[in-house]
Amino acid sequence: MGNTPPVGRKVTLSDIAAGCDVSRATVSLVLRGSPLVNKHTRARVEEELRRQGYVYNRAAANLRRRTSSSIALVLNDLANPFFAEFAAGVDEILGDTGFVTLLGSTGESTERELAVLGSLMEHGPAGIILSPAEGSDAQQILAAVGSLTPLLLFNREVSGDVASCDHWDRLFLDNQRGARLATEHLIEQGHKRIAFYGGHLGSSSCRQRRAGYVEAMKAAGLPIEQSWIVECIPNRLDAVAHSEQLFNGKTAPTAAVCYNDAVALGLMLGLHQRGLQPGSDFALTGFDDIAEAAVSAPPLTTLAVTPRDRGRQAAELILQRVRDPSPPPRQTIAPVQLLVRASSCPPHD
Amino acid sequence: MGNTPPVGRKVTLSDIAAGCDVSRATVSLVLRGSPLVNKHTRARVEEELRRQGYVYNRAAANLRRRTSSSIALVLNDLANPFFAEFAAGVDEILGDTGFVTLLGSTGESTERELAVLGSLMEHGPAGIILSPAEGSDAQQILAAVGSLTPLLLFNREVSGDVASCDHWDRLFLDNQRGARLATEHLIEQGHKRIAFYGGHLGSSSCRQRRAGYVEAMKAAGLPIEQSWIVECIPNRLDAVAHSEQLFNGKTAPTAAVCYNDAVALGLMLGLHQRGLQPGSDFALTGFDDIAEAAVSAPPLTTLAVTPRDRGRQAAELILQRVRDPSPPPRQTIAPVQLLVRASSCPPHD
DNA sequence: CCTCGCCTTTGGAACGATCCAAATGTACCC
DNA sequence: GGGTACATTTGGATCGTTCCAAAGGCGAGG
Repeated sequence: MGNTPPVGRKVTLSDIAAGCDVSRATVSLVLRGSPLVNKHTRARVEEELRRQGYVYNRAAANLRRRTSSSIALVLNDLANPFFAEFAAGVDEILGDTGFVTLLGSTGESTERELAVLGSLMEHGPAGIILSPAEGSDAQQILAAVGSLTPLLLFNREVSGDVASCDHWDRLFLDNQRGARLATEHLIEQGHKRIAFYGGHLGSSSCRQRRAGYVEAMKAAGLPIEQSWIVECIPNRLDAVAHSEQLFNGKTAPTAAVCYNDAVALGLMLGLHQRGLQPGSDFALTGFDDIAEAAVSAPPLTTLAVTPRDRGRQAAELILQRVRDPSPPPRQTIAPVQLLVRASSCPPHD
Repeated sequence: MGNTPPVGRKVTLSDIAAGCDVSRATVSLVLRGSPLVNKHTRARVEEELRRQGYVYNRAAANLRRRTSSSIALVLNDLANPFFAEFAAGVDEILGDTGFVTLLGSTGESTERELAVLGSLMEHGPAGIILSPAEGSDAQQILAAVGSLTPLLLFNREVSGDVASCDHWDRLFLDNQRGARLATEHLIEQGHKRIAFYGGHLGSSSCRQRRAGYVEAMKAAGLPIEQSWIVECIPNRLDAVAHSEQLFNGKTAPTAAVCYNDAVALGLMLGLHQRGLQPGSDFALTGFDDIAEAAVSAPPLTTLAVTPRDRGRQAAELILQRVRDPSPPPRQTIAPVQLLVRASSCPPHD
């Protein structure tokens, strides 16, 4: 009654074919649910599949069909909750669609980024979602991924963007509008001396957010002092370290629009060290709405970017592109939403 | 000079062979750096590889060699910073070793877990790192992954663990010792009425932490009231909702060992709502040392579990097993470290 | 000149699936 | 009985790589 499954080796379609006396082609048809096969035969084959514990070898199928069932997801900082949520969103949609996520995290290093992209390319992903490391170069990325695999650029622009990379899709946050909303909110609260704190020259999102801040200040006819624009690495530690720079100029600001939540939380600590109470002596806003923002002391006014939704959106965008490469490249700007909390108090004096 | 690369199709080893008049076998040898090939030939082939922009097709190679170059990473909650850090650690090591990470996140659903495992298995990973969803069943997981692919169980035990699953490796945190350390610390601070707050019956880590708490209380000769043991879903929201249960019994506790940081932060909010100041009216400890723990108000005493290191460790363990499946299965217990911060104050009255 | 060994290269059969054109069966009608 | 239409099944080539046994070239030694 039927031979036993092979030992120490994976069960293949040939084993099944041999096990129930049909050809490999027929088993293949059954596997793909073809209406061509007789239901009696189908039942026999399906029984045998169960009996031997067959698992489909998608790599072999993909080889023959010249298709791929994976999408590469390359992130500059997986450990950042923003990207973790994003990744969860991506994986959710890809999983539902039968794709598998090839993960690569670059730790914000451009060399590692190129290495990771090169390694992932060897697995022939159908598409790539890339949140580039700071300082990534378009030419090098193009050289690493080629022009046959669709790529979706998320969250950041890359430098040296040339005509040859214009076929990449893009998904960005509405950084400029977000920072403008935050700045306008502080202005409405009565602030006149507002700083822009944190972030890096190199990053396109920082430039965009700063532009939004400048836009709002200009629109309100408020001056910007040079000492109010402070750069730092966008993490808590460096934000603490640079916080005194805010007060080195002629006039001290009464509020700050921060590059992101991490920076804002760092600035809060720095303010404490100066004896200032954030949320009553000094107002500030963040960007991202990370989990901590709602529970910090005081809770942080910030811009919600719903990273999980962005992840889902990114997955859908790349899947559309994979299914039909013909339409012209698309740039998508995702909206952000201002969440007012206690940190953006009116001016103290 | 030489023919042009193919258009709209990937460059294959045959294209290279044709392009410089050698056999496919020779090109293959060059690709793998074999010492057999003449250095003159090698140079010619390498030039052609560059010229045509060849990318290695690892799937085809793996098919022929009956090997695999991927490891599946299946997590119950990627969005949780703990697992995000863990994933970053895993990917770091795997990337260095030439493996690629197949990501799957299950959102704490056992059905999705089985679906994800099934889908990943079709890509033939060399091994699997699994942090199971709550309520996962060993039998079902075994049925999904088979017994040929090594599996490393991380962080949680699975239910219905049977003899047939005893060949899985395991990597757990020292939950019991951690909770014991936290409890002992509160006892040293002078607390006598200490609660264990949050977590789920179903979860093995919760049982272990609770056991550590009970152990410390018993060792100190302190009684435990039934109302001091409160269950809730381990997130902030549910922790807020259940916080009044702590005070429904005959005697109110003065301190609580919380299942994890998220729960502790939720309890802080709940205490505020009752008019109690955490860190002066009531002491509490967390578990995990998530980023927020250091910046909450008050900063949270907790147990550092260094998830990124655990990720690296998990990757190394599964790689060892992949390289040599013969040694007996191993259970590894990773140490945790108590971080004392302001939340674990002495009793107020 | 033949043989031997050494270095290098090679054709063709795998790997596990899919595709395609062709074969088989079987029922029906003229 | 022969021809047609339809439903079902099948062998063999193929995807891009690796493996293997064997072949080719060449210089040295007999």
